[in-house]
Amino acid sequence: MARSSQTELAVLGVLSVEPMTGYAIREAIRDVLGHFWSESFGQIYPALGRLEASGLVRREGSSRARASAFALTESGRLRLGELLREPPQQAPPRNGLLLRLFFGRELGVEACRDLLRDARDDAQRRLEAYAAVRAEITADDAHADERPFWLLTVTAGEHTARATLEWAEASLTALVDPDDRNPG
Amino acid sequence: MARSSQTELAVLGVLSVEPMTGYAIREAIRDVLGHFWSESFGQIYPALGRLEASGLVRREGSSRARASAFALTESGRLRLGELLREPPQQAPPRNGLLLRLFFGRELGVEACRDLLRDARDDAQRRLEAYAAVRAEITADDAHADERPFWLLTVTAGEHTARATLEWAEASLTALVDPDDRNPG
DNA sequence: GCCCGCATGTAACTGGTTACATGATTGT
DNA sequence: ACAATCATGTAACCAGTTACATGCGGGC
Repeated sequence: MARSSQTELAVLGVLSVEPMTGYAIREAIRDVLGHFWSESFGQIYPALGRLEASGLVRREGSSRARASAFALTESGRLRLGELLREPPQQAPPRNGLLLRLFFGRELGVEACRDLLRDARDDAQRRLEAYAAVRAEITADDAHADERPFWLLTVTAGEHTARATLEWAEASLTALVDPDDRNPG
Repeated sequence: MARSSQTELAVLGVLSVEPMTGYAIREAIRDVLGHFWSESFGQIYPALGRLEASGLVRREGSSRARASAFALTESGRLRLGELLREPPQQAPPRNGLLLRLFFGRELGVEACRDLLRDARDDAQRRLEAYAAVRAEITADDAHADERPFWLLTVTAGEHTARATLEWAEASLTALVDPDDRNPG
């Protein structure tokens, strides 16, 4: 019972919104939680199997739909509460961009500026994506009571994207190559 | 030759600053790159073995020192340049905090506010840590030519920490519980 | 009749952490 | 002498991705 899996938390979580198939779970995670979470099929199906075996979810043989959706049981909802209350464990940081910039002397100033430009454009694109997601959530009346929480995560993304954008722009201004005598 | 390992990039990188033992490499990664990178012994030593076998680093039997330091060879420096030029692959996002907040309806408003307070305090502490690192780098005259790149990574950390801080504070103001009738 | 998208699953592999085992050096 | 720290490594395990295998249902 004690084995706390992040994947099971995510799966139980999306099923708490509404019952769906494993395939739909993966789509929901990709499209809705995609800014801060990811799961692959190879994780989801075994997780669903374990959850069903321990009675936390059950199959609903829906009559008209092609396949059977999974639904949260009562004990599943309790278990979800338990998992949500566990302190969020953050993965050890691994930022490939900063790693490369840190060794910028070896990489050369121009290549660093390329990396910064990519990061800037990426942050810009992310900001636009967040605006779209925000509009979608605001328009979705079916989940009005979940809206403030969903928007919380979008706002978080916007803040960090904007921070990255500003950092990249400031760094592009600061990091000028006086005279390219670096290797490469 | 093609197997591109992030660990080998990190190891070659720190050895490009100065030769050191495997133990010191781990300390350098923890203390200096800690804000954006991490490696464990279980990765570092095998990586050093592979790097030595392929002639990218060599042992320097230093006379007075207790143990032999590893130093970058010429081909090692070339390989480092190659790896640095590979596009930084970012790991799929997995933010346990946002995952929990997203399911905030199940978790309850008060628990969400606790999470936000923790995030705020954490960001605050990180900002203070960055200030210390910044001072240390600025004072370190031995690596003056690497300073602008190292500061770049510190500035990145400061920007995101400040963004998180502001997001958490704004969210604490926005997310008020009108009347706690949520489960838990 | 055929292809595409839905749907479920498994097997192999990779990258990484943790814990353990061991010993040398140094300071007290 | 003894403890703490430096130093090197290995074995077991875990989480997660990728690629593969399979089949059903609907639209063209």
